[in-house]
Amino acid sequence: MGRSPCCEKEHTNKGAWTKEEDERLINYIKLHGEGCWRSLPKAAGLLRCGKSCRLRWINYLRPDLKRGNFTEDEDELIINLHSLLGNKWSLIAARLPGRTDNEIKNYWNTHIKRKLYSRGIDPQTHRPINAASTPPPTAAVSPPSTAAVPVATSNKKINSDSISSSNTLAHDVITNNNIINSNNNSNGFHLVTHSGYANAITKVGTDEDSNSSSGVTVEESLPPHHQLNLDLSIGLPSSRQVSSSVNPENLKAQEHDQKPHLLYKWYGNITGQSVCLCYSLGLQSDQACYCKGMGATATATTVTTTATDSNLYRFYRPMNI
DNA sequence: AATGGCATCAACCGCGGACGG
DNA sequence: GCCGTCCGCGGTTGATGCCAT
Repeated sequence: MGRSPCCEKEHTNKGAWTKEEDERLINYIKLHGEGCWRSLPKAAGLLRCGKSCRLRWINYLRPDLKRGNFTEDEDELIINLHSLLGNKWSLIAARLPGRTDNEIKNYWNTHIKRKLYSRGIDPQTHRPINAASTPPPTAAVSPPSTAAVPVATSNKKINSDSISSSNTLAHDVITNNNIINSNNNSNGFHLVTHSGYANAITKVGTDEDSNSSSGVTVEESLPPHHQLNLDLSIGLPSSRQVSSSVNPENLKAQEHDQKPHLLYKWYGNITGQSVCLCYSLGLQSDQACYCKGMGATATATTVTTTATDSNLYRFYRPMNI
């Protein structure tokens, strides 16, 4: 591609980091903060390329990292998020405080894939493995390589353009999961999926709720744990911009507000642009999206905008993590 | 105890998007 | 609009540890 290398490879260390290198990096970032990765190694006296430093910091040295095993809740959350976002590890990691994209990616490939196969679920499509077309691996410990399992979703960033495309991840999620029109019974949000791991995001609706979902029979043949309702709807973003002011009073008020934008506060970043992905329950499709109503609310609450994708979840109901 | 196979995870690589000039 | 640079992401690799034989 003719692209210049990110660093002079002849004069940089590679491979495992030494304790001394770690200390140098930590000390430098403590003093100067993150950023400017290209110049950081030289400034910090490290014979590493900037990317390597960044990776080391983000994946290993950051003080807010949560070490240790993933909990069952985290497992289910990852599965849920993956079913919605695909291999967007950074987005998934953004919803798991203290976890890194690399860590989650590794964990997915080594543990969760296996777990899903054992449940009879295709980890890429999040649909039950059809024995006729996609036979499960002979041994649960050796799931097929990613190359062998076509990724059901594209790697394009999820933005309003991609959402509107018929080939997007979100679209796939919806179509693959046979989203139904939500009924009018409610107080929450739900998304009907085949996979049944919706409960990790938010368990909404009772058995009666799901049973009362009219006209859809996909889940009827599934075991009980596959019948959770999670109705996912997509709305175009509101044209309103989000203010940069923060009003603590309103933030506080939202804590008692059961509307889904509560979660946005939990997850922090929000933008006034791009796509909103709304769980809705008891709303018609054109009502399901809280975007329309969010403008006014957001004006009073919003914060700096960073990741354009982070508002994918801003209207989700709170979940127990 | 030695060895081979497998699992895990830190680190690397290449690419694409964002951004500024 | 074009180009160069930087940053971040996702896929892949390689080192290491564990376990069965």
